Amino acid sequence: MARPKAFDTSAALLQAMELFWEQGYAATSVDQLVAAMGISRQSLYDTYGDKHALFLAALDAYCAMLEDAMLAPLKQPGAGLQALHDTAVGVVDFLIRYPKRRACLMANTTLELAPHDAAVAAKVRRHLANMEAAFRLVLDHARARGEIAAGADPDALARYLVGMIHGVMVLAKSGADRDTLLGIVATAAGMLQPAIPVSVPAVQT
Amino acid sequence: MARPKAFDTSAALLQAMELFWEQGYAATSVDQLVAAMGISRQSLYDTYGDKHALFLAALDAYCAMLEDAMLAPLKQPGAGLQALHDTAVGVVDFLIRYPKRRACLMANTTLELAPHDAAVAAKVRRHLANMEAAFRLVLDHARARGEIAAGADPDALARYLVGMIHGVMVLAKSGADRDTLLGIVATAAGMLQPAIPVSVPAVQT
DNA sequence: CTCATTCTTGACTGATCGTTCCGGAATTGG
DNA sequence: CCAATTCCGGAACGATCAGTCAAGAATGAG
Repeated sequence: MARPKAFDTSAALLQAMELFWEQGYAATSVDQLVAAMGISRQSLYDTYGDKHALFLAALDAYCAMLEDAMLAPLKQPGAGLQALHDTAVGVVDFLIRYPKRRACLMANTTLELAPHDAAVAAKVRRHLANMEAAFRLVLDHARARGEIAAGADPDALARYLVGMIHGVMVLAKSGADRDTLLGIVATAAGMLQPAIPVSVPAVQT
Repeated sequence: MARPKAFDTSAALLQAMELFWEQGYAATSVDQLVAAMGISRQSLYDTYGDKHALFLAALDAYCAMLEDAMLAPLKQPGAGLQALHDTAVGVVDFLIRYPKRRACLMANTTLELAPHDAAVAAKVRRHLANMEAAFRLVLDHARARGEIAAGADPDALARYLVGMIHGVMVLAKSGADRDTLLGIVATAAGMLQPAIPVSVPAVQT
């Protein structure tokens, strides 16, 4: 054998992910990536291929992160409407964490590259299907438990929630504040509980 | 005086708008713009300034187009829930018209440039406020007419609809089909009429 | 006609882009 | 030690970018 890699390839990939997340694909140069990842230009090409392959790897890393932080709690057997609500509030807080709004790498990528890049589009569709499945699962639990109407359609509601969350992301990137985003989430959540007119937990000033 | 401009500056601007719409700002080169607008390189710089100024003008042209085609019907005195529904269906059909999904120029711009470009961000915010105001107006009418609950909050519902429509745009760009988008719209519309469980007009196959 | 203005074509600048190649230092297993 | 492999800095590639400049043809007002 010979000299092993001296840097953490997955840690460097996370740095690349952050940069793509903040700036987008086209606006991020290899020079910036090299600086942010803390490796040499040569190592980048040796390890990840080229810029496009690195971006695809960064997308995978991002999806894995979302899977653990956002979707996994929804897939637990005990998850119900409360877990869904916690996730929504968590997403809002996640979106407004940085003053320079980054929204979601997958959503950004959808608008920037999906129509022109088949490999990216495939990853985007897989991610959306995964998110929709997680929502459907928790909605099934909620319905079995009587938290939502027995006549509700988990398939339609899951797709509706996927749409809703992406709308919130766009508005977050436009600069909307936490109360505005939480208000939208609360209004959307009213869809799931037709009995209660509009449950607004944290919007009043 | 002397020789007047030989091309229609607003028609050429629309061609630039189409190109920015389809490709985004960074991915569109001045060479492509010159070819699509049918004018010379020199005329472009003489007439519009530079690429960034041309883009801002294209954004204005797009907002004006949306104002006429989408928001104006909502602002008419007779507009109510039916007008809102027609607008939503019109937006969906608008989004899926081209196989290469272009979504909405303002939404695309929000994700690509808003956090890094103050002039663009200002236009985006003004556009969002305008859209929200149009929704609020029609919701006021609908409430006065008894089409939605008297206890409903038009402010919150208007913001909710703005979020919803942007979510639909993102999903449209990811490749979602017409039935999926109409299903989301129908589910979201159910929020406005709590009496009717879920009104699905055109989703059945 | 005269002159000011706009038109088109084409070449050019300086910068940046992604990518490749080189040379030498460092670090591992055999 | 030796051979293999990875590291780094830096130079260089061809391509593309936004923007500028120059020169000649066209057009319209006075």
